[in-house]
This record gives sequence, structure tokens and C-alpha cells, in this order.
Amino acid sequence: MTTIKDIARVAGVSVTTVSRALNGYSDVNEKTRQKIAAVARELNYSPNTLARGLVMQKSKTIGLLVSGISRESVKDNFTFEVLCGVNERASTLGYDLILFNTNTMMQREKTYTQLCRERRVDGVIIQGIKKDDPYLKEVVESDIPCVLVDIPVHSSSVGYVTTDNALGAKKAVKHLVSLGHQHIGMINGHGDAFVSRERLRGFSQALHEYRIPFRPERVLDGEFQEKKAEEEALKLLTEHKKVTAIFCASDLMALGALKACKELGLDVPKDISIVGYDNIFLASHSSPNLTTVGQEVYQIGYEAADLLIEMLEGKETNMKRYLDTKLIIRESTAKNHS
Amino acid sequence: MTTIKDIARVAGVSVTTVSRALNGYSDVNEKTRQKIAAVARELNYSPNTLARGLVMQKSKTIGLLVSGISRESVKDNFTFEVLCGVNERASTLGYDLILFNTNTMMQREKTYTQLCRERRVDGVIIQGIKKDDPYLKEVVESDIPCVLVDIPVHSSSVGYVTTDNALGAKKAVKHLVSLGHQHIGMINGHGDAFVSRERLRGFSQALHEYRIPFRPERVLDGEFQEKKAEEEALKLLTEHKKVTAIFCASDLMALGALKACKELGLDVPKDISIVGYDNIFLASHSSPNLTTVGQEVYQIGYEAADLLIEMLEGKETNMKRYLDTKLIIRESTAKNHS
DNA sequence: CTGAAAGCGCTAACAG
DNA sequence: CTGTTAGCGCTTTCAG
Repeated sequence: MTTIKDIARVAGVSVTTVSRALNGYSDVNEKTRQKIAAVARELNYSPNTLARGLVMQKSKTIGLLVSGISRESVKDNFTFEVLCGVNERASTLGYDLILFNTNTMMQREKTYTQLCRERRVDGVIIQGIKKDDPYLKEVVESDIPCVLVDIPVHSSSVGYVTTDNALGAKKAVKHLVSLGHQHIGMINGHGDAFVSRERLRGFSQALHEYRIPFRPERVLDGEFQEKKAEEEALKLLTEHKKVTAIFCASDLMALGALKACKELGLDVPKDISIVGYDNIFLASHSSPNLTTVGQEVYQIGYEAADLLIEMLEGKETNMKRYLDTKLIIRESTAKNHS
Repeated sequence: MTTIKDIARVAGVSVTTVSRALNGYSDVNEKTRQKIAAVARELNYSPNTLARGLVMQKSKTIGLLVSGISRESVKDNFTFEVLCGVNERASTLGYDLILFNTNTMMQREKTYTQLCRERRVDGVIIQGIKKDDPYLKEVVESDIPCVLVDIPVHSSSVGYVTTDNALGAKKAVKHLVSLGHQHIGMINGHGDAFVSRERLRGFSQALHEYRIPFRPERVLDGEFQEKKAEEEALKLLTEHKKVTAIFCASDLMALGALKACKELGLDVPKDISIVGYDNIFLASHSSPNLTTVGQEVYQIGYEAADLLIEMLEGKETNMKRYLDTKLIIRESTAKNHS
């Protein structure tokens, strides 16, 4: 493994000069620079980022902390899409990604701060953490630069990127109301998720705006699971016969609701309209295709990395970024005939 | 940021002793150890892995090189599942993961070896690389410990984990033949993929074993894309009217074939039987559900990490690991009636 | 324009 | 059982 020392020896200069030449400093004679570059290439030199990180006190590495990397969550590629976006932006800007995993943290009994400091990551992007997760508190209190995905919490070192979940929910309700639906149920995720609270807020606000009474008993929690959502939808539809439309806080749950309708012999969209959220790949492949509130998940990851790196490099930047949602109308919604 | 130096000062010992105490060496007085542990906790000490890596010449980090981390490949969560498995095993064994990305490599014009050396990863897991990828050659020639996913290439420092793709294809054919199908077409991926070549080999071998002539003109490449597969299936079904069953080298392509059938007014499975490969999430949610050759993708990643780490830690181990496939019979295949 | 020297935080002989 | 010393590979004052 060649080092700058080797290069220095062969090129007949000092390590200082080698370092400066290789890092593109201006105060190096052009000839010396050429010589050094040639030797470096010849010796097949690669800089040692560990050594560099040690002395520079930064690693050009950002940590990605996701609770979603487990066996179960494989079917939901939200996490993966975020990761792809983060990876794209980070690598373009010269940062590498290191994966943390909350399960591991607990198992090793390491705190968030410890993890970050050990690996000397310059900053962190966090995704899929619950609002009652103890790490969230730590994140906000620590001074490690951090960007949260879908969690609108901020401080001097913490920013976030999210979509306007309340607005997204409103779009769904507006669509349903415009189709003549007045009795709309909701299958939400769970109270610990910021997005759930926001989508519920949007849902009830929209109803309010349309002068439709908001009935809490028509909102059930599907825990973001297909199966659970199916059960809850079954309950919703049997106990509240007037309901002609369901807004689900995720596509996966909408799929569950779809199944529930099938079991009850209800046709979607003729008898019941269903709107999902997320626009996962499956949404355009189910039958009927799902009308859904789409978010650009890849873009969320991209923006998260972009924001974090701007913070790291001391740029003046807005630490709260909102992305847009788009209502995608497919086959699962139709005019109300009841 | 506290260092062992700080601890040494406060505890009134030398840095050596601190280092040894913290690393659990036996030759430290129990009392001193306690004292040091207490001070470390009090000072909120975190070891600096960069410094440690620098002196130890290893980083307890493994690189994950995937070509699948791009915007397009989001729909195919094979990559993600592998990643989850790798992450699980690696983190359990105390290794962190760092993400590389081939696009980045090209763009930065860095070779595989450079990437690995710069980051001082102890080893690498590679996934989704094509057989003609220049990096593959480099991998085999370099002496960096490496595990390949689904590429049966090995050397003294390179191992692999894969499923028996030929056998998987055979299972599919066997199933179709047992249902009475004699004219079976195939939508393959592309010639550059090892898995495609293997699945094709299994396909033709199986036909041979059943004394069914293998007709190359009934094998078309769908390039692992849904859309392309749909087009090819359309061709296959119109040009070869005798075909009553199609074996697709991926579920995504099977979905495309499904669409082609729909367009031609052919019922699946009554008129045409279709078998996919992979058992992606979508396979159990399409209509009809896909009969498919399932592989435990998560497990592939898990084994890859396990194998790599065994190699890194100098354990005697079999550097070629094969996982099993399982034929999953659902709704897209039925008895041949033509 | 170039070099000597110090030091990032840690581990590992070696000597007590 | 403990401390002294050297050094991993790199960047960075500070002098020439």
C-alpha cells in the first residue's frame, strides 16, 4: 500500500509537497506537480481516508439511520427509495454513506451520539423513527448535524424534509367529495407516527371545510399493515353502513381495505371508493388500480442529502423543506350512487 | 470530544493502560480497570474508529457495491432485500456497512480497488454487476476479500453465494410439463446476466429430460423489464400459436407477459400458463397471482455477509454457498386443455 | 515555491 | 501489572 511518503521518496520531494500537490493547492511548481502526479499514478496510490479523516476531523461520510431495515419491512420500499435518493445526491457531492440500524444500536446498547461519534460521521439522515423513540430526543439535543425524514422537528443542528401530509390528505378528501361522497371513513396508521397525525388533521380539516361532520368513530388505526387494515376496514364497513368511501393513510393499507370490500361482496369503485397514500409500485398493479396520493420518495431522499450537505458545508439554507404531493386518480374511486 | 488521553489524565494512569483496560485485556488490575471504566463513562467517551482503523490497518467496515441503487430500479426490491440481509448479519457481527455505487465510480473515474482502499474497507459484497463489467475482472484480480451475489466466480480472495438457477428453472418447467404443457416459451433477461444464462440452461435441460424439443426461437429476451417483456410475449404468442405456457426469468417480466395475454384476449391460466421467478411482493398481489420460483433474497444477503466475515476473520469456510429455490404454485398456471 | 516538525487518537512492542 | 516510546498516513502551521 503506497503512501505519500513513498511518493515523496521516489519523486525526491517532501511529504508536505506531495500532499499539497495531490490536493490541488496552488503554491506548487507546475513541474513538481506533474512529477508527483506521475509517480502517484505509477505507484498506484490511493489516499487513506482514515488518516485524512483523523487529522481533518471530518470523514466525508454521512450516516443513514433507518429503523426500516429489517426482514419485515422488505415489502415496503419507501425506505429503499429514500436510500436511493440519498445515495445519489451524497455520492455526487463526494460523500459516502454508512448504514446504521436502530436494532443494532439497542443490541449494542449504544446511544445515537455514540454511534455517530465512533464512526466520525459528519452528519446523519434519519428515517422511519417513531415520535416516542428515545433517540429522537437525543438527536435534537446533540449538536450533530442531522436531517429528519418526515418528522417536522428542528433545532440549530437539525433540519427536516417532508411532504405536506395534511395537504395530501385534503386532496384525497376533496377528490372524494367532488365525486359525491359524504360519508368517508379513514384507515390511519398509528398515533406514534407524525405522518399519521398530519394526515388525520388534513382529513378532518377538509371535512370541516366541506361542512361534513367529522366522526372520530369512523377513523380506525391499521398500523400501516395490510392485514390489520383489512380487519379494520371490515369493521368500519359493517358497523357504519353509510360509509361509501375510505381514505387510507398508506397504499398497503388500501390494499387491505380492497380485500375487505371483496370479502363483503362490495365492488370497488362502484359501491365503495378507496384512496391510498404513497403511490407504491403495487398501487398501479393491483386490481382495481389504486387512486392515491403520490409522493416522490426518491426526491425526499435526494433533498435530505442535499440539505444535510449544505448544512455541513456551512451554506445558508432553509432547514425545512417541503415537497409536493400529487393526487393520482386511477380506478378505485368513482361517483357515489348510493 | 474526549480521548483516551483525557481519561488517562483524569484516572491518573497512562494511555496504554486505558487502551488495554477499555479493550478488555487481561493484564490490567481490576481496580484500575474499574476506575478507568468509571472515568470513561463520566467523560462520555466514544472511541474513535478512524484512529483505531488507522493503526490496526482494518476498519471493521464492509463495502457494499451495488449497481442497483438508481432511480429506475426502485421497483425491484431484490437489491433492497439483499441489503437488509447483509445489514442484519454484518451489524450482528460488529461490522458497519458502507455503500458504494458503480455510477459514482465511473463518474469519479475510480477503479474498484481504489474505492476499497481509500475507504479501507476490510472486504466487499458485490451485487447486480454484469458479467462484462470491467470491475468484475478487477475484483477477481485484486486481493481484496470479496463475496459476489449471484455470480459464480471465485478465487483465493473471492467467494460467492447464489441459488441454483438452473435447478430453479427446471422446477418451473417440470411443473408446467406435469400440467400437460408441451409447447413452452421463455422470456429470458439478457445474455450478460449470469442468472439468465443459468436459467436458460436449466430450461433447455429440463425440456431435454422430458424429450421435448428445445426451440431457440421460442426464447426471447425481455431485458428484465416489464414493458419489454410484454412486447416480447406478444411476439411469442402471435408467432408461435402452439405455445401454451411461458416461463419468465423474473416476476416483473411475468407481469408483462400477463398484460400481453390480456391484450390478446387470452385467459391466464385457462389458455396460457405463466411462471415467474423471484417471488417478489407483487407476485402474490397481481391477478391472477403468479406461480413463481421463489428465492430467499434476504437470506442471500445474510449468507453473503456471513461468508465474507468468516473469510475476513480467517475461518476455514466453504467459499461457495448455494441456497435453495422453492416453486410456489399460485393461480397463473393450470392444466393444459388445448 | 518547498521542507521540517508537530500532531490527529489510537495500539503495540518493549522495558520495567 | 504499568508506563515509555514509536508510529499508522495524513494535513498544517511556520520557517526558510
